Amino acid sequence: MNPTSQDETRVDDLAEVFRVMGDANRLRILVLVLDRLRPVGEIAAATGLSQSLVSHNLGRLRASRLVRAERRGKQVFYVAADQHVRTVLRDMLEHIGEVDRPGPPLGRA
Amino acid sequence: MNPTSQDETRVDDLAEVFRVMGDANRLRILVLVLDRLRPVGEIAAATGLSQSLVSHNLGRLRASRLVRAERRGKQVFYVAADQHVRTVLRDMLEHIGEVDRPGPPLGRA
DNA sequence: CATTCATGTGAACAATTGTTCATATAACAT
DNA sequence: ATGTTATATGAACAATTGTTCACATGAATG
Repeated sequence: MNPTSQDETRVDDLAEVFRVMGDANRLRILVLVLDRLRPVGEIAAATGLSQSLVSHNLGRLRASRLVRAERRGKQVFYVAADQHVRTVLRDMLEHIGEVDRPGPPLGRA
Repeated sequence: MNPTSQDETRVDDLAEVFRVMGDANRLRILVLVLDRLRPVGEIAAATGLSQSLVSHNLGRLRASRLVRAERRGKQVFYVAADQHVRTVLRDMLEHIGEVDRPGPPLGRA
């Protein structure tokens, strides 16, 4: 039960996933494909980022399995990989939304 | 409803939180204080990191409100700030654990 | 096949970030 | 007040990372 074998690897992998999410551009991209399948070009247009940068970032997101790709003809569509991704984003938004005092906005987020 | 005012700020803040979690050392620290109040010295000992580095990292974690501090005499104890933090870690571990094949646990998500 | 459209990728550079070292602050004890 | 223990912080440097540019790949169409 040496703590420096499997758990450590897990922590490293986990850190890697968060690191990928820890960039505003990638996060915007992730939000765009959160519940909708979108082609790369549309993502580039919607974010105002260069096609190259979007592609690089999608590559990172895909490498961490945060999104998955699906080719249809010339275009490649991306979408959030699973429910966990959506849940995590929702949870973190709630986390951020919390102030020290009670009394959150009361309307839906 | 201009998308470049409040939502963008939110995304930036969100990215910041993930960026803080996107470092293996900070993540280890976060796990250590996940459900237990621990003094800085103990965290340094448990992780093998220098006191200074632990302190810097706890500062970042605290700045993102991922942990909160509580002083007791000379020592300062840290603990995960709220339930969202625990939930997010759990969700992401599940995310990582997933293989490409289908066949999820079949219980409710 | 050559061309066009959509996306991917390597290399280089700029910018950000982690880590250390030295020192500061804070609480307690003598 | 001085000393000791515990934690925090600023500055400097090393390492990592984001972004661009030029070009490669892949799929459709004439």
